[in-house]
Parts: sequence; structure tokens; C-alpha cells
Amino acid sequence: MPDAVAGKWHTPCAKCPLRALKHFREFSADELDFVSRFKAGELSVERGATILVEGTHSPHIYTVLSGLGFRYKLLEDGRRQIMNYAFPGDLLGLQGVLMGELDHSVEALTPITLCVFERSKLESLFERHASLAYDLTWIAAREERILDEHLLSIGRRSALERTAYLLSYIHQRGNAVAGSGGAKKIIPLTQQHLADTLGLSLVHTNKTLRRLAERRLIRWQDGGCEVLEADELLRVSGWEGLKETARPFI
Amino acid sequence: MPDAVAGKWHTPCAKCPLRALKHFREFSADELDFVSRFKAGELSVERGATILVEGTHSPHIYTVLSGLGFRYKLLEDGRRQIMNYAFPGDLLGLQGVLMGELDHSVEALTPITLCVFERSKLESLFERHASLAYDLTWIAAREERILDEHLLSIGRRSALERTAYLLSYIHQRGNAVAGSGGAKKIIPLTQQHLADTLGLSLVHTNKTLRRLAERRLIRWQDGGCEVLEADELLRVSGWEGLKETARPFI
DNA sequence: CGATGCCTTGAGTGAATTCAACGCTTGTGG
DNA sequence: CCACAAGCGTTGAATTCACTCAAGGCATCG
Repeated sequence: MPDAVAGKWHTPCAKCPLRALKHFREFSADELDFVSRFKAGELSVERGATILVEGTHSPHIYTVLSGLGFRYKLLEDGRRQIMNYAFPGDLLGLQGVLMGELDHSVEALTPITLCVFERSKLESLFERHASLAYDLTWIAAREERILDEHLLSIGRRSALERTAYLLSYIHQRGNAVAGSGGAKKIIPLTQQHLADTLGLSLVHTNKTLRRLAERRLIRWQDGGCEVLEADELLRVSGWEGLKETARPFI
Repeated sequence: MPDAVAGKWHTPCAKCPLRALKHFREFSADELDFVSRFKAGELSVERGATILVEGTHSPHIYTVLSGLGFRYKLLEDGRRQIMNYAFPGDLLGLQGVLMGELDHSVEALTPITLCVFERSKLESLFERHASLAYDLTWIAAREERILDEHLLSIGRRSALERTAYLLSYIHQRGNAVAGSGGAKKIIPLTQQHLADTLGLSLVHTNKTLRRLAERRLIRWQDGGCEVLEADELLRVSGWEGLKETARPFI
């Protein structure tokens, strides 16, 4: 019974705020029951905390309940490449659980709360819940699709296009999981984060952002980026935008 | 019964030459039986042929039986980014089947033979064969891992490191599925392919290859690239190399 | 009030691109 | 059999893009 542990968790799956969003698919009672038992706890960490570490073995996988994180790899001399950002509903650590060692690290960009699942129960998920197994594969394929687009950006788009693409991407992802509140959304990251995602230097990222700001497409404010003209920004990027209907999550 | 259709196919699953390789995991009789029925046919195409087209819906997924292909995306003005190469045992088109529309195209780099599977039977795979469902997720996670490393290369490695990385990667992937034959393996691609994978111009790719050739690490020959000093090439790239044990395939 | 972190800017350098051309091979049609 | 075109690799020169270096401004925080 979820109530038995309600004191430990803040959020039982049955009352998961993410399920209320149109962005996610509906769960059957059976699926919800399994996921409730699959969930082993919650983890909350501060901005800047490291959640998963490259090269380690993690006994858990996580779903972002609230907050924002990012996935990155390092070269020996410290060069960093950010692969992707994790929004509410996103799964973290699946790679590590399936393939042994993690090949990337994850860090919190804001205070973040994660649902914790134990890898040991993953087997029974595949054996007894085909629909959830399908969802896991879907989630992995979706990450692949996102990485494809990032690769296209870094490899073939100009610095301006690339920056516009990344900001559009984050903006769209953020909107998809935002409550309908009309408040200004400021993307909470530093220019160093953008630089490390775009494959550009910090200085050149700054100058490129400036060009977008001069066109009134974005504004840098309160330690983050505010998108002023989402449509025009998307047009500059030459990207088609996210096309997702109701998506699954665990 | 496999015999009933033996006339149409060249390769029944039970005699699949890939299963003989140590590189792939063993299948149970039950799994083999299912996959045999899952396989709907074979497709052979010439070098340069397009196998899957971005933006379309494919009723099939494919496994490479022999030959080499590559996965790419195009921008409107023709700029091309190659995401990855497909070797024997690799699955193609899973993304399209799971998520509707394909977001990339696939082209044959050599004459290639593919096993054809129908998407309509994918459902029963998830419902009745948990181990194969797990494999599919594993395969998707592996592609993600490879893309992570490519992203790191394009974003943060120098042109020389990046080129050394890509050639090392292709060389290792090729070796993993090669019969033990000691023949010189020439990677059959043009410098334009490399350029479009590395995010470099054709001219600069040529000059970078030249630098590697001057160091006697590679040689350009017969319309392809021969790796002469794999260890040193790997060292130049700063990459750790593939670490795969027996991997699954469908 | 001196650190520290982050954004900003200019100047100089280096890397990668575009442009242009040439050589070699292969294939094709007269 | 030759002429010609097409594809691919190679090279040099000029240009543009992005990087490094260096410094300064402006907050925040102990």
C-alpha cells in the first residue's frame, strides 16, 4: 500500500504530478500498481550536485520528478561535452544498468528530485509488463533521436543556427512539462553550459548569444536565458521543432 | 518450417553466419524459433542504394546480414551529417517503427544484405519474449552510447583526434564482425563520407588524413582507408576503444 | 571589502573554410 | 579506340570563422 510509506516519500506514484500533464500518456491501473512497487524512494539534491558518475556502476535508475539536470562526458584534460538535458519525466541511468558501467555523468542544474528505481526489479518489468518494456525501448529510441539532431547541429549547423537550435530545443522541452502558468521561463544555465553543449568556446558562445540578443530573440537575465521570440528563433535555427504526442515515462 | 521458404531466402536464421561469431550472444532454441518466424525475408541492395528515407513510414525493421551502411540526416540546403555506420548484426529502422516517422535516412556503403522483419510482429515480441525485448532495449541503449561518444568527438576533440577516433571506431567495429581472416581490411568509404561524419570540410578532412598518413598510421588505397597502426591511431584519438562483450542481435 | 563566479569586450592568432584548379581513374558513347 | 564526362583525391591561396589571451565590470557572498 502506498500509504505505508507515505511518510518517507513526498510523492506516491498514484498522485504523481507528471501524470496530470497532457504531455504524458495514460497509465492503466495495472501499470500504475507495478510502477508503485518498482519505485524504491526519492532523491533530492542541490544545484551543482553530481547524480551519476561516469565509470561507476549504479544500482539505480532515476526518473526526474522535478528540476533540471544535464548529461555530460569529460576528456582527460578536462574538456567537457554536454550531451543532453534531463527534464521532468526523463529517465536517467538506463544505459548504465543495461550495459554495466556508466559512460557519462549527470549533474543537477537546479535543485532536483528524482524517483529511484532498483535495477534488480527491471527483469520482472520485462517479464511481466510488456507495455512498460515497450515504453523503455521507446524512451531509449527517443534519446537516440534527440542525439541525432544534436549531432546534426554540432556537425553541420553554423554557430548562430546551432545556438538558436539549442535554445529552441530547451525552450520547447521546458514548455512541454511546464504547468500552464504563463510566467516567464528563464532557462537556468550559464554560458559555459551552452558552450559545452554547442562545441564552441565560451567567448564565442557569448558573442553568438549577443547577436541573438541584438535581434531581440533572447535576453540574458538573472543567470539564465529568456526566449523572447520562440518562432523566429526556431526559424533561424532551421530546425523543425519537437513533434511529440503523448509520451510514456516510468 | 524454415525449409518451406528456403528457396526464397539464402540464409535461414538457424544457419545465420553471424551466430557463429563469438561477438554475439547465444540464442536459446525458443528465441531462435521466434526470430525465425519474425523474419519476413531478405533484401539485397547495391552500393549507393537508399534503404530507408527520412520522413517516411517504414513497415519493416532490418538487421544487417552482410555489408556496410550508414545513417544520415540532411539540412534543407544539402548539408549532410552522418550519424553512424551499420555493420553486420546492427538493427536499422527501430526508431521509425516505434515513433512513427523516420528521422534519418540509411544508405548502403557496400553491397548489403538485410534481414527483413515486420513491425506488426513487434508487439508479440514484447509480449511473449521478454529476453528479446530486453535485447531491443539494450541495442537502443548501445546506439545511444555510441552517439554520446561521437558527440564528444565532434564537439570537443580536435580535427586530428576526431579523425583518428572515427577511423579507430570503424576499424574496431569492422574487426569485431570480421571472420578471423587476416586479410587487409580496407574501410570502403570516400573522404566525403568521413568529412560528413566528422563535421569537417572535405578539404580539411583530406589534409588531416594526410597528416595521419605521413605518420604511417593509415594509408589511402583503392578507394578506402587502410589502418596501419591501430594502437597508435587509438592513442592519438584519446579514446578508450570499444568495450563490448557478447552482444545481442535480432 | 576582498574573494569568487559569471558575463563582456577587444586584440591577435590559429584553425578550418571556401575557391579554384589539376591529375588520375573509370566508364561511356561515338 | 579515342574523346569526353564524371567522380574522387590532392594542393595552394585567400578568406572567414572561431579560438586563445587578456582584461574589466558587475554582481554575490563570506
